[in-house]
Amino acid sequence: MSKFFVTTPIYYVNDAPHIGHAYTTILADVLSRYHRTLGDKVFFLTGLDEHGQKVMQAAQKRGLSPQAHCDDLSPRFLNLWKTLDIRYDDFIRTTQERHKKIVQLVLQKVNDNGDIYTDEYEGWYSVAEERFITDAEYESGQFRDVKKLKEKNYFFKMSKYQQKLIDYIDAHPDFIRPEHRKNEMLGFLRQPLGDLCISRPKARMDWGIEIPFDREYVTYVWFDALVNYISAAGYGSDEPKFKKWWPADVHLIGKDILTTHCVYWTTMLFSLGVPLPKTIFAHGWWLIADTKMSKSLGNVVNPLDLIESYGVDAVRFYLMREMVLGLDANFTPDSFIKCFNSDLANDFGNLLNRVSGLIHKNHDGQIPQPGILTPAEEDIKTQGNALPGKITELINQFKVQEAVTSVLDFVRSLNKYMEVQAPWKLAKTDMDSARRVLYTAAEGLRIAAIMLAPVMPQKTAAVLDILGASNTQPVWGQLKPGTILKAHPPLFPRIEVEKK
RNA sequence: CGCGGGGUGGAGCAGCCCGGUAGCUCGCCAGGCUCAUAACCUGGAGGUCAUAGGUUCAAAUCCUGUCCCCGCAACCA
Repeated sequence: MSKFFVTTPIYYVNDAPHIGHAYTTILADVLSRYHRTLGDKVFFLTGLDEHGQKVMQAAQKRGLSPQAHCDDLSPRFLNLWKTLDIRYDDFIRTTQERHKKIVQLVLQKVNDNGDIYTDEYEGWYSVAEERFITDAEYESGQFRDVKKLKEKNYFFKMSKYQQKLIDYIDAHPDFIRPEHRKNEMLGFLRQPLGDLCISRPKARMDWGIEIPFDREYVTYVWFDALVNYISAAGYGSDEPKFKKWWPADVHLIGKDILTTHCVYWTTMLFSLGVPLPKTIFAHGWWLIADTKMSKSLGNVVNPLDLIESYGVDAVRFYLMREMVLGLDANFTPDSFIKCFNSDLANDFGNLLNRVSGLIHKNHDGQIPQPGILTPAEEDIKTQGNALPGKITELINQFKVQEAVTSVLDFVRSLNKYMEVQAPWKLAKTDMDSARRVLYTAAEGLRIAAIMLAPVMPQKTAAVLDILGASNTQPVWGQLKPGTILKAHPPLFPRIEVEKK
């Protein structure tokens, strides 16, 4: 029994939540739930990034204060997480006092270490990107809204830690995963690393956290947002808590924010003298019908629409089942329906119907006695007992897709077992055998349901309730003969598509 | 020589790090079963694992070259 501290990025409050946000958060939730079932103490952190120019501008446009604007928008995420059954332990907002205090503490410490300096900088500034761009970038003509700007700013000596970071990555093979992302970062670090501009003069942008040693400035995104991972964990405010949880076991991120996490964040931690997270795991993107999801293309998939059509658990299942962690995956309604019908309706849901139907028909609706097992049952029992260990191992390797499919493989072998044993025939000739087979199938289904519970909390709870086996463990033999099976509608009614 | 990802039976994808019968889901064909959500089970057709070399007793898997596809303004997991 140990601890598991998992984080998602904090999402930008101005964004409309989309399938990508939902994916990362569900992934964190699924990992958390698996670890909880293992008896680990879990801390699952997510939250919102609420500062910055875009928030300020959007608020102005609406005639609201930035804070009121954030307060108005944050429920979009909170409600989505509620709908998606996300069981986070803490939800941090960067505008919270507890966070702002720590950001200032961190800035002060880093400054005390001599890692912050000021520089007068004149260059091309991209209003759209809220940052200075290099001459090369300017000449590329790929930036709009560019103007010449000269101003004093604060910089973080990131370059100082370049070699240390390279050495660290080399010495810790699991620090950046999957491996091709690690290689990407090492490639990036072959170039000289620049320093990081970390401030904005209030005159230009004042919706942020004030720099403690210069009240004319607020800090810019990195020291504001990334620090959430430790501010929420108690750094600088609750040492016992921080000791208990930090370092994080995994920062889950999308591949787009790899550099900010692997380079900016880790060098910040170096400066602070705080240990690095054990793993930064970058997953891929959901492509929509083979193209990148983007607002301008108008193909952004809203998770709420999916849930409305197919149900929360099916959406969670699909996302976990379909994406190989680390690679991109492709979303299409058609693949969703196929996955739903074959895995959930035909295999999992239908197995429940077969078992419960026969038990009601031939065994008074009571879980029958297993009697003495034959080799066929011993085989199923062995598979069932082996499943939890297998899943645990896969989850520890972040192979969520394989974990899910290996449960489905077990479900399929239960369907096969039913077919071979044919308890509907046995009921006419050999009632004891019929009982044994149905007990075995029901017990296998129970274990499969428990192993899928982190992915589909509601539907699996329903199955366990039907079996009268809520709060049982994934160990063979906990299903109680004599328990009355509850009546139930089909778990996952097939999605019928009119054939073309 | 910009960077990165990828090319595996009709479709979608694993496997590649740690070489050794090419696997899964869907679709198709045939059969079985008929408890079940026209679901389930069995068998089959279909792949020179982009391509050319190399290493090796042995390569989808390691090395090298070549071709092709995708992403790289912003939004953004």
